[in-house]
Amino acid sequence: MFELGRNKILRGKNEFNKVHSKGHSLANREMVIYILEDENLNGKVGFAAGKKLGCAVIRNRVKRILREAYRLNQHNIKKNCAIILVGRKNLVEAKCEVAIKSLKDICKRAKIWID
RNA sequence: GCAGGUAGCCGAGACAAUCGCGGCUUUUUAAGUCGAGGAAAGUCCGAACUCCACAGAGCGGCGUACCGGAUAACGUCCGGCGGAAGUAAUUCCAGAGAUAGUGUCACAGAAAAGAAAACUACCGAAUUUUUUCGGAAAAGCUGAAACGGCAGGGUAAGAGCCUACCGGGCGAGCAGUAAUGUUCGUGCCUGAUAAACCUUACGCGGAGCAAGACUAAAUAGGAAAUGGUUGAGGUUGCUCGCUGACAUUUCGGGUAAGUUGCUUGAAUUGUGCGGUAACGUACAAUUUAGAUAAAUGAUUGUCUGAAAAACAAAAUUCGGCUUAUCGGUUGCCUGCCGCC
RNA sequence: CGGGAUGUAGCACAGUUUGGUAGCGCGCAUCGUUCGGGACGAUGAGGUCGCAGGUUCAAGUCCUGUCAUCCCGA
Repeated sequence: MFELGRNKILRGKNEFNKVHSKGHSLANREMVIYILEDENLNGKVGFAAGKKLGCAVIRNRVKRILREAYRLNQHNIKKNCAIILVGRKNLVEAKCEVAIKSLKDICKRAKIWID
């Protein structure tokens, strides 16, 4: 249903750097998204939070909120590409609803959203 | 009751539902069970462990520094001594050596460590408008600091020159394991700075889990040049000693994955005994996260509350230190006030 | 896990070695010059020397702790 196992998450420096450097990016107030269409990495996700957001507790919280937002909406997102979600400052004190709304918005702009 | 000191304790606030994550077990795709901290932080010390000669010599370098003890070890802890703050409980202190030597002490001041005390003032003698020689270190603006302080005697004027008291040094006795305290004697001995160099005593080999071990894959244990058993490279900065065949650069590429190390440990809790205490010891019980883009979250409801709200996330493991920090709470102690 | 550096006026930097006066440039303010502005000249303001404690007669400088920022190696 809404499971998000380990095999769906980007693993290793290689995969991560590939998406980060070769993919194209979009951003709004809450997050940045990197998208790359690659046969080997289809449907995989990564979550990140920059050092500027704060200490480890805050960064972990941002990543968890991103993860939760993606988990609940994973069936509405196209599976032919790899994604990295990076949290921004507005997400530090936000609730989950805000993250979900933001994710929906940014995916529609990237044209990977399925209704 | 108020004010203060000190030693601790507890908490992703609790419960429930739905969706979801990491490990382990059983079974096969579900179920059960466990799943962050007092600082997990900073990386400031000390160890374990691993590799380099299970680790050596000398110089250099670094660290520690009242005394005694605890400990695997420590720069930590406990007790004592000395000093400082406070009415007190109590707290704080790099707290060895300035008589081994070298350096520094701005400005001001006669003089800043050399006693030559050059200057003013003082005393004596000679010469007499004044100057010279000698004595003495008591007075002198200054300065952070002025060559023991202060009083009396003494003297031409003065001086530990002599005496009493205070201060300091040295020696002896007594108390104490010791630091130290105290009494007596001697007698004035010559600032400050070792968080300046330094001296003395003691300690320290280097690198770190990305240490290290194993498996597999890669056209590929590739090519060229230089150095090399007359010793490359490694071993700490250097010299020795040890080891003993590759090292460096360039060109053109590839891999960068998995397993292990990885959690049973100087472990935690309780009770008894020894010790002023740190701590030690005996017995019993308990196994308490092991991830690798990195697991604890989201939503809803109920309750406590003024408000779910502080600092904050394990990464090889322990013992400390330091720093951040909200709310609640307990024991003991001190001072003041009131009542019995 | 290990190593190194920086913090001084609004900005960019000296001064720290060897302790006694905190300074240069740009910028700012006032005045002069010009019909006016710029440039130029003169004068002036502006500093808890990242923070806390200690040593010293005296600390930007020496020592200890701490905070922040940046860099490097495996």
